[in-house]
Amino acid sequence: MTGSRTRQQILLHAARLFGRHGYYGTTTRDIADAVGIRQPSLFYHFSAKHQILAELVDADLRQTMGRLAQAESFDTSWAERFHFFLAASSRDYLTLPYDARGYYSDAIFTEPEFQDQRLEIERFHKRTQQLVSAGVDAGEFLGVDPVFIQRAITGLQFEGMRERETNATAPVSERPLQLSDFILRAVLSDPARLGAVRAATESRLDAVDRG
Amino acid sequence: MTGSRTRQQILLHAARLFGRHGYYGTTTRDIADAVGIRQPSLFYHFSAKHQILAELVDADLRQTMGRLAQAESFDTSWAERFHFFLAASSRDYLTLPYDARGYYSDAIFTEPEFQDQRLEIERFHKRTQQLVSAGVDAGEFLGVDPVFIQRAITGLQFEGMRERETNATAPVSERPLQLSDFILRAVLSDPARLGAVRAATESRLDAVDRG
DNA sequence: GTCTATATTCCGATAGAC
DNA sequence: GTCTATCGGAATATAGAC
Repeated sequence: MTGSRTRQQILLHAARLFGRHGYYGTTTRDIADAVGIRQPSLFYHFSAKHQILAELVDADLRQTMGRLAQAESFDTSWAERFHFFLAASSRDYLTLPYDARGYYSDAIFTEPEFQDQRLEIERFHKRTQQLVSAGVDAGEFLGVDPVFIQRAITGLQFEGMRERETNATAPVSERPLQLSDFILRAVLSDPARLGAVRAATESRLDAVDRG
Repeated sequence: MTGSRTRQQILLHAARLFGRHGYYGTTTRDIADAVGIRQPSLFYHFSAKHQILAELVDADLRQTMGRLAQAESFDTSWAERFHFFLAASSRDYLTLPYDARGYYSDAIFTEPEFQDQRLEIERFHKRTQQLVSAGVDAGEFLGVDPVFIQRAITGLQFEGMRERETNATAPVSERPLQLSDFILRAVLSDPARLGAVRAATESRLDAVDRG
C-alpha cells in the first residue's frame, strides 16, 4: 500500500479500531489519538472518514480476488482449489498489518458512499459460490447450498478478524488451516481426502512463500 | 416478553435495525420512526438506549441458556446433545420476532454499561466449549479446538442474523438444520453418524413443539 | 503536514404541556 | 403515554496560521 508513513499509520490503526468497535463505534478522534496526531490532521490524508474504510476494503478485495484467481489457476481438484483459497486468504490476516475482510457482510456497505465496494463484494461472493457449485457438480462436495457456504465463510472470517483485534493472545497462526480444514470437512463427499488436500495446500503455500 | 404493545414494538424494530446497521449505526430517531412515535417517547418506555439492547440480549440469553440445559438433560450421546442445541437455538430465530444472538461476540459489550451482559455471555461461551470438550474427550468428536468451534458457532449465527435482517427472501427455515449439520460434519469422528443424529434432533424438535 | 479554532450537524436525553 | 421544544455534548469536517 502506497502513501506516506502517517497515511499508513492511519490505515493501520483505523483497521484495528474498526475491528474492535465497528465503523460507527470508531470516531476520527479515536483514530487520530492512536496515530498520535490531532483529529483535523486526518483530513489532510483522507477527504472523509468513509474514504479510510473504502481504501482498506479496496486493498483487501484486490488481494482476496487475486487469491481466488490463483486458486482457480491450479490444475487440480476443486477440493484443493477451495482449500488453498480458504487457507491463503485467511492467512493474509497474518502477513498484512491490517485487514478489512470481516466487513464483507457488513450493513455499512448499504450506505450510498460505499456503493463501489458493495458491488465488488457481490462479485466476489458470486465467484466464491461458483467455486463451491463446481465442486458440488463434480461430485467432490456434498449437495450443500453454495449461498450458505459462502455466508459461513464470511461469518467465520468476520469472527476471526474480531478475535485478532480483541484478543491479544489469540493463537492466530493456527486459524487459517483450522478454518479451511473445518469448512472442507463439512463439505467433502469423502472426508478421508482431507489429509491429502491439506498437504497439497501446505506445499503450495510454501511455494508461494519462496517465490 | 412482557410490556405494553408499544414497548414490544420498540424491541422488535430496535432488534431489526441493530441487525441491519449495528448498535451505533442505529439512532433512537430511527427506532422511533419505525415504531411510529416521536423520538423522546422512547424514553417513557426505556431509561436509555442501551437498556433496549440489554433487554434484547437478556431475553435471548435466557432462552439460549435454557436450550443448552435442555440439550444437556438428554440421556444420549454428545453428538446428539450438541446437534440438538445448535438446531434448536438457531431455530429460535424463527419463532422469536426478534433476536440479538448475533451480538454475542460484539465489542459493544466491552462498554461498562453492558458489563452484566458480557459476564453472562462469557458463561455461555464457557459452557458451549465444555460441551464440545466433552464430545472430544469421549472420542465422538475430532481433536478440534473448542474455542475455535465456539467462535465458529458465533460467527455462523451472527451471519444468520444478518441474513434474516438484510435479505427478505432468505430461506431462513432451512438454516437451523443446515447450520447444525455443517458443524457436526466438521467435528464428528465418524461422519456417517450424521444421518441418525439429525433424525434424533428432528424427532426431539417435534416433541418440543407438541409440548 | 500539523496545528488551533470553529462551523455545522446530529445524537441521546430532559422538561413540561396535554 | 405521547407530544413539542430544547439542552448539552460529541461527531465530522473546514478555515487559516505556522
